[in-house]
Amino acid sequence: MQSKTAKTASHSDAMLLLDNQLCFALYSTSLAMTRVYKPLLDDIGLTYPQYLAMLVLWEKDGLTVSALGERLCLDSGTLTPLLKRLESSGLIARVRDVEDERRVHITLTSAGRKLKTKAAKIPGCILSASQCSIPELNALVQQVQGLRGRLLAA
Amino acid sequence: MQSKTAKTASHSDAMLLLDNQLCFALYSTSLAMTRVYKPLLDDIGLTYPQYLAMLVLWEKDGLTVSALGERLCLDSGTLTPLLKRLESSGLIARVRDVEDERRVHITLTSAGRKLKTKAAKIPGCILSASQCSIPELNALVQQVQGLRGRLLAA
DNA sequence: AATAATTATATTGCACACAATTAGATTGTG
DNA sequence: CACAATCTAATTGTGTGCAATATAATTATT
Repeated sequence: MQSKTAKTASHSDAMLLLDNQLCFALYSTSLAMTRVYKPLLDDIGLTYPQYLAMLVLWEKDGLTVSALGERLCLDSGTLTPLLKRLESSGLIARVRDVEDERRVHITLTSAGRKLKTKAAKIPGCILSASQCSIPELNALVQQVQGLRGRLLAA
Repeated sequence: MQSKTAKTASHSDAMLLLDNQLCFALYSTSLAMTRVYKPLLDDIGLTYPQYLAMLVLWEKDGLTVSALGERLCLDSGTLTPLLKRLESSGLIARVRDVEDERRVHITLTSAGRKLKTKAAKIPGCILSASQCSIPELNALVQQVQGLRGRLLAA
């Protein structure tokens, strides 16, 4: 029979087991997801975070860097070099706001808009790799987004 | 009424919406999680991936770099510099296998073992930040781990 | 209008991730 | 025993993340 302190210790041990960690489940699954995307994105010349930025721009063009950052939960230190690479790839243009010269608007070039067509097949590939039903997938997205909201509030 | 092609296009559009993407839910939530860990880990002098490596070593000491990498789903290009930093922090030692000199075993120093006590309070802080019940959390871990398994198989 | 405070982006430095390559060690085969 | 194939880490180079700082522009205050 365990003592009270031994029980406490083993409880604490269980909390520290890697495979009990939600953080690691999310972290390793996100990395695994990126690896599945890699060959698909190589085909259209994007990295995974660049793809996310393009998703946002395909929804709404002309956003400022900070608006894009808010959408992606990323700051300018991450976005500025990423956007410069997208610019030198010819997919976007970075234009200063004439009203407020501190702002930089990101606009798609025609090549950037065209890329959406090529990207359209990607979600289907990912869905098939994930072996999830659509309802399962939607439920999981909801749960994970809910968690994200609570973590951002904390 | 929409034409068939318009229907197809809007379906494809929906698939490309950022907030419908499981990948982005995982990605942004994992980053949000890391941000919650940051102040807690700063207190004990670890980065988040270093913490994950320590979790593994607290479970089983003396693993090789490749065994650690398999556990964490990370390769030597990531782990070698990370482990060198843990070594210079005095938490681990890197020792060549005498049987097979290609292998490097990672062993905890006494400072590394002691750190587990300090780390023991972290999971509780994360749990409270995530505002999840234990059963909810376990269910989510299971689902995300299941997804990871299917993605790694793909 | 001059100055202070605020805001938006850029820059710098550090620490991952990961592909590709290299180097050294071991194993398998003839 | 030779020697190719394999295995294990380390190295190198590119691209994020993110904190801290810098720079420049706008707004608020006097």
